[in-house]
Amino acid sequence: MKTADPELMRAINRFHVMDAIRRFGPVSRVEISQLTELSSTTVSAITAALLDDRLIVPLQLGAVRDAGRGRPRVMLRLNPGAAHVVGVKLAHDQITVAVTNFCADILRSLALPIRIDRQTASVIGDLVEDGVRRCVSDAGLDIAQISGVCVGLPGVVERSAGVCRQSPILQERDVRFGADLGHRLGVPSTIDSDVNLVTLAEYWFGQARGLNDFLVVNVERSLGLGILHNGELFRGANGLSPDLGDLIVPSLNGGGERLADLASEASVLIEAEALLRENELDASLHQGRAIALLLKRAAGGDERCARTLAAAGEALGFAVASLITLFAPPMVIISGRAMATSDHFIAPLRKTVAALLPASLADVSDIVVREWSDETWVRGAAAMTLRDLYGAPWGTTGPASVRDALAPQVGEL
Amino acid sequence: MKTADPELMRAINRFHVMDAIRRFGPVSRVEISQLTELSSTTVSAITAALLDDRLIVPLQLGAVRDAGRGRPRVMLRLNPGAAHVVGVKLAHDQITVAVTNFCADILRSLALPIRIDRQTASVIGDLVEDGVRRCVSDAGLDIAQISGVCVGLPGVVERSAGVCRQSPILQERDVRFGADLGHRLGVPSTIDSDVNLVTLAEYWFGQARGLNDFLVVNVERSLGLGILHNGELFRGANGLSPDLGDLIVPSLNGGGERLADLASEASVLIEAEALLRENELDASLHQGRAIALLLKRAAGGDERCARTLAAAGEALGFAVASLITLFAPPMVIISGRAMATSDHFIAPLRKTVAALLPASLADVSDIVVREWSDETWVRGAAAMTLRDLYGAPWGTTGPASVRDALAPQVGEL
DNA sequence: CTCTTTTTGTCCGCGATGCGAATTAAATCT
DNA sequence: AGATTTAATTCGCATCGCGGACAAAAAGAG
Repeated sequence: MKTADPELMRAINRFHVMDAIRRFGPVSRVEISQLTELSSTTVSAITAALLDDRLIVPLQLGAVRDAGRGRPRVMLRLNPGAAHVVGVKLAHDQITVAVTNFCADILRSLALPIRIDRQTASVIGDLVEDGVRRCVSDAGLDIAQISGVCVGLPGVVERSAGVCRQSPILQERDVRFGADLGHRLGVPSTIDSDVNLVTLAEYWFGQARGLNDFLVVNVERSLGLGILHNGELFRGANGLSPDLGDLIVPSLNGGGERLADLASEASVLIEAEALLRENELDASLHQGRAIALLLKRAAGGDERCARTLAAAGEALGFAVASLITLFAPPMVIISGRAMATSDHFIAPLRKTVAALLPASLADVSDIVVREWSDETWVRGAAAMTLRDLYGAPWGTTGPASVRDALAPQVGEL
Repeated sequence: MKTADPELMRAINRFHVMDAIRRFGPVSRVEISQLTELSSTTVSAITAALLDDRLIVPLQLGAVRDAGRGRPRVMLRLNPGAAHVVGVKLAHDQITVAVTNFCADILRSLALPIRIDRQTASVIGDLVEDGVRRCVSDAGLDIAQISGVCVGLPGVVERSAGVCRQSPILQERDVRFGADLGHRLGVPSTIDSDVNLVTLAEYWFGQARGLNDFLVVNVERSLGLGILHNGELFRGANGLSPDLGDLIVPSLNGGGERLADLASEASVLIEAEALLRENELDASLHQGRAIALLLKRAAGGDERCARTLAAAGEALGFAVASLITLFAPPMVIISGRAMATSDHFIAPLRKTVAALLPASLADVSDIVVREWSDETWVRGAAAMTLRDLYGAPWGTTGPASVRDALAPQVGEL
């Protein structure tokens, strides 16, 4: 088990300082001292070390003149050039790659609209490797300048082991994608559930900033769940990220069904296909079009289309109610593409949640809807890697099994 | 936010040493050094302080002669008399009180078979106060010698605030039971979900000892859920303990229902009443008898009774499958009185879980059945208080909100 | 019985850390 | 130009964990 020594002490405090600088933009040492409750002496020492390592830089511009009298504060901020990382998002029909700097600003991104559905891991590995190399090169960087890569993909992912246990976009099970990509690129590479990435992005940059407990439910072709609990991404035992689609919820025909078969785009599409085929050309059924058409119909007053969406919303409402019961988060973020933002989907969801929650939890959770760009996702992937670079020493003081579960095990090179 | 200073360092290491001594019985300094990975110097210093504080004592008896040659090891163990704490368990038909020493050995226990169902909090407070005073006195102790009291009760409990949000045995909502009892007794008092207590007891003394992730599902009159995650009791945001009965699971008539209405003893009793009333005297329906009769009938081949139990088992199976999906624990402990251990209840539960789990999680969880005595419960309550006395400094290094959520806020006196 | 060997536990000095008080630095106000 | 105010650094101190030297306490060898 990791022992608590002065080194750990410093690591913890250094992380707090870094975190304060990252979160509160250009910030002076006094402010850091207040935010972290560290003495100004300690903050000075730590920032000096960080400046020495070029992880942070002083904001030269005296532009920020505060009305005060005394010696002006020296504002500090992350050094954008301190490191570069790559984020990758794998979706069934697209690979998105982005190169970011140390501030998680996207320098260059690349979208490969390729159906990788049910491809072999090795084929996908080829595509990702090429995409990363290309994107890094386009950003004017050399692959050797990249400090880390993080890949997000749907399914059950065991980040600590770098293994994707099962994913809708992979044929194989238990794919060691992290180490594989690490070998290919010669850069430490990790994988994580795609929703975890966007959850972290939401925590770092989004509207849940500073909110230490919230849930993210992502509705796309498959269903994802991200949990931020006590300011940390929640993972099951062994660092397993849960898959929301595997939850069992009541279905109309009695009994239960996998949520993925009731409330994902994929499941709605099957419903929709039957409904729409009666009147429309098959061409319109191609991919996302069908959802768009379904939404249009529902908006136009088509009862059956509205019912289809409502059923999906209600099914997800069951799951969200259960999750609120377990985690009592002040905020639940529902996200996805067109469907998730449709009121025909969200209104039944809200209604179901309200009906099912016990009185004691009735008002604890705000349910908000939000749509993300592809950039949000890859920015989350970058943030995940940066979080490692910052050196968050969490969980290192617990029993050995705890540490092993939390230690990010990057792909060796 | 709590800052990482030498004091915290020491607190962490002291906790590890205490934990090692508690877990591995009489143990020598060298062994502690190996277990904690602290240097022998540090272990010596810490144990010296602990000895000085009389929290631990050397095992005088040279009885334990190890075959080795050199200087014999001095075995250290917790000092049973270092402190005394009281555990209380509130159930709908009984109040159980126990006084334990610093090793969580029960010195004296007291069972008050009183129906406190739907009593006011103040009446229950009276009963608990009297019970605690009586039990402490019976143990030959003065109330001033008690270092802490922990009360376990079913329902939604916010331990950090000492508030019981809602409980089947309380009329009122948001009862500040912890502070109230603290005032009454003049002893720091906390409350927690009853299942959390038994979960901790299972972790400290039971068959899940050393298992850092497991679930406890308790089936009695109401349903409870305890989650041990990464070696710590899991609580929702704000330290809220979830209530399993509030989960929504599919019901036979389509749609969902609260699990408490499907799989608790209370719900089964309602079913059972209808079935049994046809043939039996009302007298036999009194309380737990009905369950016993139901089980006997089912064992005797009564199809309808067996169905009733199976339906309850299946409903709980749905919930357990969802929980395994979320937490992926290596072990799930099902417990309760007669019903929970009946194969007519457990077999359908297992079957349902097996049918619902995705392939990737099929074999991660052992489902075991276990029955606890009342002593197990109150021992857990004692352990919860002792854990505070040991001074586990967890979560004190996170952002302020984290610390506030985790800091056990004892009832002031 | 004495001396050696072996293992355990303690003492001393080192380096790292955080912190409080004093000090220096850099601006504005008078 | 000097006083005032605020920011940041420097210095001295206490605590901590650790490695190495040292003392303690037993068994085995002679």
